[in-house]
Amino acid sequence: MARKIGSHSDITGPRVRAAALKLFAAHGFAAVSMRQIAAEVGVQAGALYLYTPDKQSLLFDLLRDHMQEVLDAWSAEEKPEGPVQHLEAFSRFHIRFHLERPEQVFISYMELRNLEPDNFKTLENMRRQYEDALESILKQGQDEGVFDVDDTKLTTLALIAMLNGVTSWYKPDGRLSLARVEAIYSDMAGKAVRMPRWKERQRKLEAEQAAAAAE
Amino acid sequence: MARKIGSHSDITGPRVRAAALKLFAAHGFAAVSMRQIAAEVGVQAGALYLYTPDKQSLLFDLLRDHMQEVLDAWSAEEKPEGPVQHLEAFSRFHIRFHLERPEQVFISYMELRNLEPDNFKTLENMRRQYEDALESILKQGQDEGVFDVDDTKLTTLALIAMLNGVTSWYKPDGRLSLARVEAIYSDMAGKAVRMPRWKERQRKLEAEQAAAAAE
DNA sequence: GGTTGATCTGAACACGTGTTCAGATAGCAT
DNA sequence: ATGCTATCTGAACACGTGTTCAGATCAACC
Repeated sequence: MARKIGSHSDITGPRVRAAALKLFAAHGFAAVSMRQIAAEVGVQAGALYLYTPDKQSLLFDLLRDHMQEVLDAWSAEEKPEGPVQHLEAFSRFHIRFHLERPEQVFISYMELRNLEPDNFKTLENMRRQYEDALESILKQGQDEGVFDVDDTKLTTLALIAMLNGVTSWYKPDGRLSLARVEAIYSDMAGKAVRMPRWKERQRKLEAEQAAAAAE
Repeated sequence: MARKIGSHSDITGPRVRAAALKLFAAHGFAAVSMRQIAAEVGVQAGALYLYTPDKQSLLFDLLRDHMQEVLDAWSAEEKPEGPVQHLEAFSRFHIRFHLERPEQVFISYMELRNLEPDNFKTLENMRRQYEDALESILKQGQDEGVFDVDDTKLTTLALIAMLNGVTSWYKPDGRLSLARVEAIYSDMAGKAVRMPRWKERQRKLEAEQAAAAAE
């Protein structure tokens, strides 16, 4: 026996990627063999090399495609006016997008170290792009005095870590709905960075006093 | 050649664990071979089996010992009165403790899936104990009306994810000191859950109105 | 309906895996 | 100095690894 009935690269190709994603997410890149992936597809190991030059590329393509999807999706998202609303939109987008792709998210920061140096750098740059999107929101809010952020870079990483955490416990049929989780997390993120009202009032008061003293 | 000069189990034993920790953290459990660990120690692979029954136990011992250390350390910590201060103490403890053991922390949630089912359950229970310590703080604050938390379990996980995130970028000789990071993170954690003052006032007002209506 | 090219098998390659063990040597007690 | 035991080597075992490739078979086009 050789070629299988109904075989077509348009079908097998995506199935190879899907099997790799599933198995990498479940057991880790290093722990999964090409023969396991092939078995998941229903094919012999040699056939995989029609769809990828090697195992490393299989991982890299998954990670790169995912990051590109994230960046594109956030670009396409509508951005409301004002840093507070902007941050909420980001948080909600992040939660929603990531919960819809739990496996991609998982391998995206679990398997980074299994990338060869060049591939790693590529991914690192894409990730920084995404972080910059959030940091620019924080910076704007800081400038406008509506956010009370000590260090925008650090806060960016802290918020993303918190939002990412959701993927490690969320179950679609669990106790909480996606909408509820979205609301809770975006609320927490907002509160973590928002300028407290008493600080805002104090800032205004000091500004008025300074103006009065200048007269 | 057989036994090496200066060889002693009190010396080699810890060196085996240290080498395993270092290599597992750097490349992942599945990607590290017993021969690599042996080479790091300066010994042949067979000698490792004087110090561990197998590779799996090497990983499990590292993870279990670390979790036990965390639990013991938090037990020994002084707990200030009041949920707000209690939460701050927890946040600061967590940051400090985890930044002092970056490799242990890393493998502790990177390599969990490489544990055999029984070992996994043991670790899961220890981890839940730690999460419960934080959740009980949140619950108390909720009862006293000083925290505005939608769901204590979910918030617990979100906070721990945020605090854990610090280990992925912190460098001891970096831009920010440990004390500063501790302060920023504990501040963020506090703000993320604290009851806003206007809400607190409104709650009081409503309580007074209800009391007045009852007369 | 025959031909061509895409698709897959099955075997092979060279090497790496965790683990075991007989034998060799060092440290230590007598 | 001798004997005992803790410690390590080096080779072996059975199997798994990523990858290659000649040959077989199917899908599709003329």
